[in-house]
Amino acid sequence: MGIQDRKKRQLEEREQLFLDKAWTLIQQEGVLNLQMSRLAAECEYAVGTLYLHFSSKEDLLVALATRNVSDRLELFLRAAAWAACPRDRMLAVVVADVIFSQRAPEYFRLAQYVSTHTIWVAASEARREAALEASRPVGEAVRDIAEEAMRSGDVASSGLTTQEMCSGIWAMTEGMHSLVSASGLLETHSVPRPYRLLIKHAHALLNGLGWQPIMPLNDFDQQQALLERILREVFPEVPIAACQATENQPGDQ
Amino acid sequence: MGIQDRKKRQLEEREQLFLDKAWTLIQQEGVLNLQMSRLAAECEYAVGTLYLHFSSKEDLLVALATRNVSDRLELFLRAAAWAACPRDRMLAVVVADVIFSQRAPEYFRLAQYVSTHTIWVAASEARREAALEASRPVGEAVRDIAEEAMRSGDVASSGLTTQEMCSGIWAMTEGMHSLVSASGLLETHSVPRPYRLLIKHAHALLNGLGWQPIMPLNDFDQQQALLERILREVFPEVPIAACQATENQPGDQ
DNA sequence: GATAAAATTTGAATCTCATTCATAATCTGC
DNA sequence: GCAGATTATGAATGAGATTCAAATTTTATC
Repeated sequence: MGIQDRKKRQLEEREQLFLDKAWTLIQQEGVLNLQMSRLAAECEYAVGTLYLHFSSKEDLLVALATRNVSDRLELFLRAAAWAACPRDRMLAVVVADVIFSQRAPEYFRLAQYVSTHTIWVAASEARREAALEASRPVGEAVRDIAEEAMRSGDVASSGLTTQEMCSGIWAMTEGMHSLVSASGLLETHSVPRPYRLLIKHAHALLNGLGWQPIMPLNDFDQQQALLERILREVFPEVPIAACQATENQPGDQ
Repeated sequence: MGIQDRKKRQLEEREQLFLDKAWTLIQQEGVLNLQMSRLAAECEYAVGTLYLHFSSKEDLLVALATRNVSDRLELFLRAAAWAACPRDRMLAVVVADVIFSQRAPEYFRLAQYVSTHTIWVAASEARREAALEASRPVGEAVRDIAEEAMRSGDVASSGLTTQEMCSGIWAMTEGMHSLVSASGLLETHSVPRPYRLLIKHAHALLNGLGWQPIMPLNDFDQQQALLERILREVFPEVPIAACQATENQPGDQ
């Protein structure tokens, strides 16, 4: 039925409008200051209409975070599809995440806020499932890399599934984002340039898993060369000068 | 001046009373349901008095999270003071963190919620600094382990400071907590028993840093033996049967 | 121990929003 | 063109954080 289709499409369009505008408002004034009534007004709809789409404010935030995953996915897929050995691609994934965190810091705050138990459980079941579903292709892209590495003998399973193999580096990346966003924390503990460190520890972890080819941990030049190669070949839009900047926290000496 | 001292002491006592009660309420009904007016009433003080201590609700939450750090520190110090080689102690620290997360899950939620940018910036400057200051001894306990390991030649610096050496494992632990608390996420990505995995990846990372003695990654029995030794010698209050349970997520098959 | 100034405490009143729902507007099938 | 169904509306409600003028208590001085 064409009419039903159109209606569904229009509903979807309106939802996107709400999300677009919500994102704009959040970028302008932060998550804390997003007001449902204000958002509705900016979109020229009644508050009630907004609530036809989202069961609560938290529900809307989860929807927003979910939608933004696709931008992140785009970077991940480029890293995963890169014509290089699995290990280098795995590192490219970490670099992709760092680049994304620099490019859209507000997204990271949102994602962190939303994955808080407090907010998470306040969203609707359906919304939560959609969010988890959206994260699936990201995980799969990474797992494919591990799978190829295992098949080609670059890394032994050590009793781990491919997913489990990836989970360590995933946790480490995620954790570093958390530490970075708790402003002042890393400074307090004398840990400057967290993202440069993350990459180094990623090398250490991959080495520890026996993932070939091993990167000599104290060979700074080789690590730097790989990093620059990744930026040049996978993320050419990132200015070459940003190679340093990417690794620096704003405010570092 | 004795009178001033007494006044200061009483003020401090009242603050502790507020925090004690807040913690009780949060454990009963969750962070989301903590009400300032209710808290004041339970303590038999006026709301205004509560606000003489805490500039906002967020401020109170940060204070609460800060205070709870000391319980965590106690476990960390036991791990750090254990009579074992630095590497085993480092692992004991990870185990301490896992035990603590199981023992006081609500604390973890609070800590996670509070370190969110949104909440963090809503607390007073002084409160934030106190929180960072409280985390310092935890960091130092861990750093001391790395320092001893470097001094004794168990691990080479690879161009890292002792703090930087610890930051990878810190990020990984922190990240795994985040992933665990985003309920459904790890299940979606087929990663059961996250804390068992964390320990395995911790071994991998330490191996990758060249930290002696190397733990063979595929020797499950040796890893299990070390884990049990840590539980027996450092955390004897954790029932031996919990050795498995500790590693399991509730709801795992 | 009386008095006034200073410091502390109080809680009703205010204010900000998220959320609801009775009503109005619009659409659909006949 | 009309009854019934579907959508949209936004004023009203409710929950709860925060404030601040007034009340109370403490301190200092004689």
